[in-house]
Amino acid sequence: MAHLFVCQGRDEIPRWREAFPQARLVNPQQARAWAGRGDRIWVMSNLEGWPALVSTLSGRGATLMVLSYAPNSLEAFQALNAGARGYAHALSPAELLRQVEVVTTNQGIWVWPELLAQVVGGTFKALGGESRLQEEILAVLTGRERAVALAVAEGQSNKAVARRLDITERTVKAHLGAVFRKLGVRDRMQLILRLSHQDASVADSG
Amino acid sequence: MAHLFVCQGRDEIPRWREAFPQARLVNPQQARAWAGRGDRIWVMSNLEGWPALVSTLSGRGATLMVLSYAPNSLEAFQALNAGARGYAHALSPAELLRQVEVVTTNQGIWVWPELLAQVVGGTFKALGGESRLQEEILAVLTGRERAVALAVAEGQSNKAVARRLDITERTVKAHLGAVFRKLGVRDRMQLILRLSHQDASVADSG
DNA sequence: TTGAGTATTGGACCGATGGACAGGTAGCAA
DNA sequence: TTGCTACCTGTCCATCGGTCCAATACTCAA
Repeated sequence: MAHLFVCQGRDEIPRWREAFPQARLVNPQQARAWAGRGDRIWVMSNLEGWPALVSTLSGRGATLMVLSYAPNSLEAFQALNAGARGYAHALSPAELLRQVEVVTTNQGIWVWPELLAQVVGGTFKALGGESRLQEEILAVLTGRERAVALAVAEGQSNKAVARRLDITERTVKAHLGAVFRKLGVRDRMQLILRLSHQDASVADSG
Repeated sequence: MAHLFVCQGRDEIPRWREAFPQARLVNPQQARAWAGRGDRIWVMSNLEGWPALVSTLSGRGATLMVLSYAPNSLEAFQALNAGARGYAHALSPAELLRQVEVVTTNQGIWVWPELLAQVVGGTFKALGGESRLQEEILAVLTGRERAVALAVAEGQSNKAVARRLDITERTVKAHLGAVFRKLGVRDRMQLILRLSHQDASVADSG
């Protein structure tokens, strides 16, 4: 599991060297040649064509972190889009760099704090239309039916749903029956599959 | 530094209890009363008005993590927008929950992997984390148990699975019982919730 | 007022489900 | 051989889940 720092020429980053003394400095060509699955690779955003490099190496299964001398939200988004898991200031203290390391090795995302709000907000566009389908599905249901359907979709039993909505189990069954009829599903399992990911076909176990 | 788990009534999450035995279960009112700076708080997304709760507590300087039975991008956005640093499946293994903990304590963001792709456009898929997670889940199962689990995750009944695998319904129950025990779920509904987000394969008619 | 739709509950029925027993075979390793 | 595991099957039983029958009450519109 290599630990690489990709930069142009002899772009020394003392803080980085202090944080990871065992890692090695390489140029983009060497990175493309050596990097593979599980490697941890830091890329400077002042490199020519860094997004393509990040995209390539993350596609191989390496973990990518981008360092910038002038962090900004556009670049942060570029980095994340290319598959980077971390985006920080190039002159961050060693301790912070190690923190980024910890986060990304644990499947997390680390973004320069000042940009975090903007990056999260920027995802709004990408997310907006997603759950429209689910809302469309639930639109044909009455309020009570919807509440029951959502609870069941969480894996709750009829009894648990009854407790949550403060009604009898019998009433839950009544609403659920209406839900099944309106959504055209046989049972609660297919309801879960329908609401979990709407694009999945449902089994016919005739 | 309190470590709280906010839920309605006694919503048992054995995996969570296993991950953080020292933490305590509270209701939303208690959480609002006690939580403060530095606290680590897990919130179930099936709570009434959870976004407001997350927003309030994160505003006080606490670290918020949201757990959902049915992760989706809209909810993920709501969570992050409200100030949550983590968003994961409620039935995640204890190890994964601790991973979320590590990431968020280090100023990182941890988002349910399948949604990460939608958040940052294909990032996660490129990292290959999807298949790795499924392998982790299914690795503990024997070949036959895996076949039964995947069929059930498609919404098949025990009888249909028996026909497909050419075994008796009794044997299906035996394998399924082992699957439940190994994966720490109560019934087939929770199994569907665990696997439906990893495996979107389409069922064939039995 | 009448009727439609919604929300609620009850009883009864029966298949599906999951656990607790208690076995059987085959293969593989010590 | 013994022990272990995967795999397969059986019976019994309590519970859950889904559908049939029915009823009451409330709101809203025609």
